[in-house]
Amino acid sequence: MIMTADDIRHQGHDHPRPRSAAVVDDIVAELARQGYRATEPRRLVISAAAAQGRPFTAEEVCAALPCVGRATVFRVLRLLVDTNQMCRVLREDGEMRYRLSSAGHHHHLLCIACGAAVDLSGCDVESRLREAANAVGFRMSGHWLEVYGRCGDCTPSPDGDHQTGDQ
Amino acid sequence: MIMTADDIRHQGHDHPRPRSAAVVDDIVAELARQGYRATEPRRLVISAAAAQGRPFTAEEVCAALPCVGRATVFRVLRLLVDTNQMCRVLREDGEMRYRLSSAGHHHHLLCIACGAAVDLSGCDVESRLREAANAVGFRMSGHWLEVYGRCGDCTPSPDGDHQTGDQ
DNA sequence: AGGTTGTTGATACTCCTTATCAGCAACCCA
DNA sequence: TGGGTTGCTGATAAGGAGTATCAACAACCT
Repeated sequence: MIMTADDIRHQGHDHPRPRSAAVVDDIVAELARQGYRATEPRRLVISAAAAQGRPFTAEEVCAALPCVGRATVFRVLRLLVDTNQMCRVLREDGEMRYRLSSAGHHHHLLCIACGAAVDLSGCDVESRLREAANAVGFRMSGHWLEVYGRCGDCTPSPDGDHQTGDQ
Repeated sequence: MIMTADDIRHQGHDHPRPRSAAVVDDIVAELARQGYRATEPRRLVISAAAAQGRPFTAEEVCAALPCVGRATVFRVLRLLVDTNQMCRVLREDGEMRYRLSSAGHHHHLLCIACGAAVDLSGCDVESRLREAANAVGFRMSGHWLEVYGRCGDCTPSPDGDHQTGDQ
């Protein structure tokens, strides 16, 4: 599922620079701006992440990049999370995955069938939560939200009735 | 923080049955109704959980109940989660904790200072999330939400201004 | 080009949770 | 109320995920 570094490099045959290369460069540039060196292992991990269409585990990156040390994979992933260029995604079964996304505050819609993810940013649950928190004497400072469901491709029938709200 | 089994037993001096005993019995009865035996280790773990005012870790239960095997503590906690008599709580730092609560669907308000938790059930973010999901072709089936903040006791000044949104 | 120093990789390690399995005890039934 | 069946327990080992260590390396500045 995850492409190897070579796959990623070679997929740019017809274009001088594959789409993901620009993403990788942007992220590397941002890291450089923050004082972090642009090393090959970092490029590789970021490339692997950018090639992913859905949230992935550190283990998958390790498997896809045998040339990169295990510890380094974890280090790079954490670095990206810490610099707000990647976010962690909690699957319904409790497994933690990663996803590249430099956008500001947002949430994720996760397909429980195929694992696809979609960013959900135009959702103002925040103010509502803040009110509810105030009502019980809390001063809200943050929240964690994941939404689970089935994406269009994984919904049995477009307008049938046997896929209505299970759970 | 967690009381030992003996503490729990002895706190009922003035009352024939301490408050938590009823809770324990209710849970044990529900387990029995579902075909699970009412064993002593289970009672002990449930008692320890009921004595907790805030979400706790499996480790804390293990420490409080040295007479109960480690594996059994995890087994009972998982059993209670599976039978919907306890829920898992995700702290902001990623640590997973447990909390007794047989209520239906609800969320948690967690104090980032003292760790206290409050159930948040009168909050209709659900319909809003469902709409947002539909907008991108998703059919929502569930969600995970934790709200973080400071409880009344941990808010520096009631209406001052140096406790505003840190984070 | 060359030195400084942030990074890497292999390994061992920690932490949390689960699998194993013989022995025990809760429950059912007579 | 005793006795058998079988679910449950506890000690231990094993598993998976992530981190600490540290010598060698290489990215960057000058």
